[in-house]
Amino acid sequence: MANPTSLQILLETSLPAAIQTEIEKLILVGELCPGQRINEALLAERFHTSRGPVREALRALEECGLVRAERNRGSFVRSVSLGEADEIYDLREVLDEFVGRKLAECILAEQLTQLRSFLAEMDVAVARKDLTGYHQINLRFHETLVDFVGNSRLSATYRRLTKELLMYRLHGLKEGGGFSVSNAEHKTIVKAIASRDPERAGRALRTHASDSRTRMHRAAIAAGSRVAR
Amino acid sequence: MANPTSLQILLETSLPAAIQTEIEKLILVGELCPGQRINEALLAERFHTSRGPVREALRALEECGLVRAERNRGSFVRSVSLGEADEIYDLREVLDEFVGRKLAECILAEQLTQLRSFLAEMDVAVARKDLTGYHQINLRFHETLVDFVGNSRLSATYRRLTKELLMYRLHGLKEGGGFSVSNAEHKTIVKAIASRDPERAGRALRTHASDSRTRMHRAAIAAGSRVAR
DNA sequence: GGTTTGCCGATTGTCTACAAATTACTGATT
DNA sequence: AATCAGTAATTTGTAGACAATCGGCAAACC
Repeated sequence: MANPTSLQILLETSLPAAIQTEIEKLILVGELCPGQRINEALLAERFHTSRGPVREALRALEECGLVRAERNRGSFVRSVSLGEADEIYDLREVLDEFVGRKLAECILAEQLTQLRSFLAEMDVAVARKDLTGYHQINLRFHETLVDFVGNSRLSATYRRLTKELLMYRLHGLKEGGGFSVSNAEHKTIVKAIASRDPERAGRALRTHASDSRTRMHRAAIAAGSRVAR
Repeated sequence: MANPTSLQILLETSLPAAIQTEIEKLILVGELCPGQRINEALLAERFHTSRGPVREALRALEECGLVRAERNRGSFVRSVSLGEADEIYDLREVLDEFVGRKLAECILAEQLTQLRSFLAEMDVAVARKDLTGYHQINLRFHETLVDFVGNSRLSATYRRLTKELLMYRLHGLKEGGGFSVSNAEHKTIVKAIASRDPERAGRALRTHASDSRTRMHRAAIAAGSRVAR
């Protein structure tokens, strides 16, 4: 707890909301590990606040699935198993196909150029072998795709699932390689959308999700042979 | 605020969670109307507790979309517009098709008999012209279908969307008739699943969702011609 | 007359305090 | 040495109190 942690958002939104996103960061960045117990007082101290707002943030995080609460025992960082990750991928395949179909029908020219700029950025990241940078853009790319559909519930659902999937990754694998492959798929996706063929675009996105799941499985197997559990 | 409201769940789960479901009921039953401001102190008094747990419950409800919060102004019951309901139906069509495909592959004999008992119950409700009873069973029927897939995230997502859809109904329409039609569709769905044909089952469920949306639209138009907005 | 300014009540947001429960620890006992 | 009971120390859950903010109303001003 060297630095008191940013929390600059404060003015924009409410304090509990700011704490919520901050705790979320701590989880997704791995400072709070899956299964670990969350100490309210410590977090309150860290954010220079009292336990009230922290508790509110934890309730919100519980509702969105990042945290699990046990009565009189406190909150724990949810640990997402491979099986659960698989469940999430089942959903993502379905949603992604829907995204592809919709986008083929309704995407605008300027949106396509924006997608292409993401592709270029990812190419750069690949060339530099900048894995973390690549993943950042990759996330933004997919979220942008979903947002372009213009369905707020879809976006919300997608983001929720994505976060849980990120949590699984934390469980103990370092991301099995082959991210240049992933970028080739991204280009296929954009081309398919640009072709305005719903069938093709839907298939492209679904395939990408499916391949992504396969990569996860490979990484899981690799990690499984390295570490005990 | 005649009766102090049940809240018996208390022992099973945490107090904030109990309050959350209780407020949820108040919303879905229409005692708290869409757009209405939620007074924390009043709710706390009603549940014989302090504002802390109530605030935690409201945070959770905000995260799951039933409530909207404005800084320094409090929480309001979310009002779901027709446009948003449409968004939700877009998603439900996709998810329901997925449910159909999956169930055609994996459903068990005993699960089928359970579904058929729902059909019978609904027939009874139709015969009695018991609208509210029918809707209760209808909800349970669809939730059961989704649960049979065995994907917890799917179930959670589906329930979330269903709740929001229920909120739209509250906005001012009394459910345009034709619920015997809906029940005929339910039978088609069960038959399609029992046939073990994923394509057919998927189509049946998707069609049902689509028709359900159409019914909503008709009801909305009817309500629109009755009331100002 | 219409707009602005300043107060007042009501409500939210946060903090501190305390009770209840759980966990960790100590020491005796088998 | 291991186990179990009993006690101390954390930690959670809730209550109550106080400051900050918002909305409305009336008086003052242009």
